[in-house]
Amino acid sequence: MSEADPKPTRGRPKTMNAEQVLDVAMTAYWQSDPADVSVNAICQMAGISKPSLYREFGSEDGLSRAALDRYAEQVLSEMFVILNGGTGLRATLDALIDFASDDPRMETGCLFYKMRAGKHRLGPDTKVRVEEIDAAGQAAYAAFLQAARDAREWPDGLSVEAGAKYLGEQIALAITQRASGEDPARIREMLTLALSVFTRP
Amino acid sequence: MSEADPKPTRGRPKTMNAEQVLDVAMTAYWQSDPADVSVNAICQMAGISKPSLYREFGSEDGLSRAALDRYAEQVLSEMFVILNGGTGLRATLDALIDFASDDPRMETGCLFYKMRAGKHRLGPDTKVRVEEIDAAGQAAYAAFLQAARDAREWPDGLSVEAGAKYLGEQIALAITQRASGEDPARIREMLTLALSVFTRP
DNA sequence: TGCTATTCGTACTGTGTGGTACCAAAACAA
DNA sequence: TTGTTTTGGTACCACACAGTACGAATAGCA
Repeated sequence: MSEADPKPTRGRPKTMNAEQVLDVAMTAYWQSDPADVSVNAICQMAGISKPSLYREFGSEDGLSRAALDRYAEQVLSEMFVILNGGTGLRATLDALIDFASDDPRMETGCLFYKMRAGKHRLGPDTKVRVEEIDAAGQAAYAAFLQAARDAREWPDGLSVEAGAKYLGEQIALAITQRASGEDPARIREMLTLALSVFTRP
Repeated sequence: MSEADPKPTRGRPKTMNAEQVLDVAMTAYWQSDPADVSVNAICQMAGISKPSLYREFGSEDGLSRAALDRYAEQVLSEMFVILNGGTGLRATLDALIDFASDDPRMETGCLFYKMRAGKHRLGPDTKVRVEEIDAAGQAAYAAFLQAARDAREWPDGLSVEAGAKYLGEQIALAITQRASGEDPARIREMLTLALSVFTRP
């Protein structure tokens, strides 16, 4: 939160609710695809004019970056909670599988993964934010696996970094398949198979 | 080849080489992304006018469909050859891992997977073709796994269909990661890990 | 020399995009 | 009342896109 609007004492009172606009944008980007949602469409959905949106967010890049920030706070944080739960290897993996395969919030996929998949189409600020979140995710997966290794729950033979990357990509794959309408039971079956490498000799 | 041009005996001789244009289009779609290559750009790269291209392919959909057909013949066929090699479970899986992780042709990814990932942006004909190829791939993976099961090389506990889907998605994931510049050694490591579920008790 | 058939490319259409110039509306301060 | 400040939205800009109308060019046939 670097933005601090001191609420000007003069001037025409603003009718636009930035939070609500951001919510509309985030939802639209999320439910369809960031590349398929235009600024015009968002203005129409939010019931505001284009100059109003540009006054608030500066550019399309600013808007999508703000939407991604909001998504990270509201949704992605849940995944970090699961990873930092400290409930042991098997329980945490199961929780991740549940989240990716059956959580209704992931029914139309994950905004972050959608943005990452179309990274080259993003504006510079949003792109940077995507890379930051990606790195944070990697680190969280790595910390989780390192803890499991420390607790002797996970055998050697694979580096923590490689395991973290593998785990992250399998989760991403599962959630991306949710977005394409795949049967959740099938997704769960495949993700369970993919992650079984962590819990077998 | 349903197109049979009887080579008209009259009229201005055509200077456009359809094969070469198709090659330019296929390469452009492949190296970058079908959604990021415009008809204008292809015309410029191929050194022809837009009406010439539309006379030959009818529409953007026709062009991308033709490019995908060409790609299936020239590149994708290689994967079917590997799958039908009949060299046993382990050897075939290793060949698939080699192809996905290190074959220079997959250095910028796979046109089919790129089209499949952005299916909703394709024209109807191209979309249908993508779905056909997807189904054919599924069937080939399934036949391969069924053969392995018949030869007692692969234990029960997972349906052939689920295994085929899993195998196909892991290959797709690996090749997609190639396109995003991931280290081939890392990709090989992860793909090997993912496919180890087929060769371990 | 026409006449017909086919391909050529210039120049256009209409639509959608991200982004903005500009002025009216609405508040407080003088 | 008269400025000043801020927000509002209409109407525009330039650009890129897919697709096309149309006349010039080039061939064989009469």
